[in-house]
Amino acid sequence: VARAAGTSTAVVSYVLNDGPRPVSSETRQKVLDAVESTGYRPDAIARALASGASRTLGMIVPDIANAFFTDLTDAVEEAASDAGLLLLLGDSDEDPARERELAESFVGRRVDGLLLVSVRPELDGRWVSSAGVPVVLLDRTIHDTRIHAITVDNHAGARAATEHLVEHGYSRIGLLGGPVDKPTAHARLDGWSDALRAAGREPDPDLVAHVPFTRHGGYEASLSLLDGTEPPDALFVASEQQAVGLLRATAKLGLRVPEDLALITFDGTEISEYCTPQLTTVAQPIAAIAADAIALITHHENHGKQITHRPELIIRHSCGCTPSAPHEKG
Amino acid sequence: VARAAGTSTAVVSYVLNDGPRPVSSETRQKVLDAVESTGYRPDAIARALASGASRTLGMIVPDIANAFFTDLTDAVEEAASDAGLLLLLGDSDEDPARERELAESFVGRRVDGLLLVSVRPELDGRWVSSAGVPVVLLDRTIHDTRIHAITVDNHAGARAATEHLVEHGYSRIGLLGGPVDKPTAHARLDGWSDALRAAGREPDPDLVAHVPFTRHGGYEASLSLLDGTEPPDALFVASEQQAVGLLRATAKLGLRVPEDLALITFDGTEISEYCTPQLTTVAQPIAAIAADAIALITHHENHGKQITHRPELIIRHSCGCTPSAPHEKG
DNA sequence: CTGAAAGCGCTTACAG
DNA sequence: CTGAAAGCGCTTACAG
Repeated sequence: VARAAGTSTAVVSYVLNDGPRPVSSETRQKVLDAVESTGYRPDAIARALASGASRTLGMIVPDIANAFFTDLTDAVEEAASDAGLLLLLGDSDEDPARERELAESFVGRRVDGLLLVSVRPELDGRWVSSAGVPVVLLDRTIHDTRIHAITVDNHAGARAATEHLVEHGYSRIGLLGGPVDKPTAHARLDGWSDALRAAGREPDPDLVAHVPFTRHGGYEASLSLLDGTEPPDALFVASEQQAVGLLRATAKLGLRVPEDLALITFDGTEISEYCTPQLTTVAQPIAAIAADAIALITHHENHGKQITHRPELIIRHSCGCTPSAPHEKG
Repeated sequence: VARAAGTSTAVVSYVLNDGPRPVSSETRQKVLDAVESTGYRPDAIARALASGASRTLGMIVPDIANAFFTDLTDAVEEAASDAGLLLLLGDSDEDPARERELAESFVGRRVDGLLLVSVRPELDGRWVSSAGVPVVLLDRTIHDTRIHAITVDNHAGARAATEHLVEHGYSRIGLLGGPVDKPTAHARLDGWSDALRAAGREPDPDLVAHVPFTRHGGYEASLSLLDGTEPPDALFVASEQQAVGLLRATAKLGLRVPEDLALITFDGTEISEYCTPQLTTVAQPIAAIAADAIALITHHENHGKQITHRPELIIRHSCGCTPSAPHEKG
């Protein structure tokens, strides 16, 4: 390659990488010129094989079409790119077997790190350690000292949302929740019920539904939740995907939000700002999560770190607040 | 590695790849057992270096947060995965320089193909041919026999949408368009104006806006479009991102859709079904586009192929149709 | 049908 | 500061 243009291959490597050894500025210039004139493009594959680092990360999400994961992927891609890393993306489609398959492929491709929004109830620790790459769990926690985990305090977020609904004075505050086997869904359920109990009320099982984190899930759940004789007058909705489905259902049923049904949702993606009414939501600090993930991998800490971010309640109108008179019902 | 467990490295390679040479079933079994017991994981990097094929594709989109590109990425990832290929994802963020940078990185990583939703006005043919990988342009056309291009007939789609609005009897049919320097935006603009002219009307420049394909863009454009003394009574909206922004604007202005303002949009992503009212839209055949892209790459045609898909007008309510009485205004 | 060996294009100790 | 050489873990002609 560019070797024909001056010196040894080692020197070329040194200047291209600001290598482990110094190079005289004269030789360096000769090499640079040669690189320029030959149109040399380093082969990242060969470099990865020789150096052991592929400068590539693998990320696996359960559903890239879910706006929260889209935004998270976007943020991770950007943070990775700032660190000079490329992103291999996989969608497990909520399937643990597919997730494992993707993870194996990524490890086989010698990724420098694995970012996992896992759909497994628990990760196989043996697998992880044998993988030999740093893995950071996103949106999940884990009890394993070799694995990093970054989460948001789902319980606190759900609780804050529900408390806000309580302050508004709604009497029948329901939950449109996610699949209970998902840790995030479970924590949000607990946050909802704890807020209710703290207010001296007993959570009403007739007012809760557990459905997938999809628009369709939210739509179906809303139809059944709102069809009863004693429907909720407020709902904590565990994700924005579901909230969009809920809005479709209320429109179909001719219910007004927030007058007939108030709601607060979770995630803080852009759609919450564009819905009508604009959604009060518990926003996740997506950029911070992505930045932490990349930092954990590039600084390769030995011990698994647990990072928990605090979500932020963003007040808009779906809860019953108005711009002029926050906290007033209707 | 697994070589310590029986025979030569060549044979191992042959059985793992159903290699170029046959292996006796006895030896094959021995190898398989050894692989099993040693927990051997093939190194895809070394394989890529030796074989010249990385089994990886690179995809670059201008904005992964745009639902159309999210869905396209999702579909491509799935099709790639079915073909045993992994996907490297990059977001150019509408920046040509960034796009080039990503493309260089991907080529350096020896991808087996490059899927490009390019933001460059025209691709540098010299670069493409020197890249030495098949590239398929998505959502763009090009006059270059070495490059594949898959598009949708944007002109026909826009025209069909506008004609439908004409049939409804709207008198002031405007356009909420995309950036005119984008080929897709331009074709949709032409489709809109051609439909109008075919109906014997002159497109009214006061009724058109050109803004980015974002929710915010749609929102801002709507505010100015609808604020005049003679606002449009119908709008062809060039993307669903913009349509979502428009809906926010009409809600803010107290306008009813479709009674005060009818609309038809473009893309056919899920959100169009969940908006209120449900959006009549020109749907792009995303799965077919993705399948074609992967097929073009895996079958490595020598000559650049141009594939144009026909979009489909999906009638819902935002145009003024009702389930019971299609084509009736209001 | 199988083994021994060269080679993919880099990086990195090892000598000088 | 620089060169010659080994090695990363595979695949693939080349002999047998």
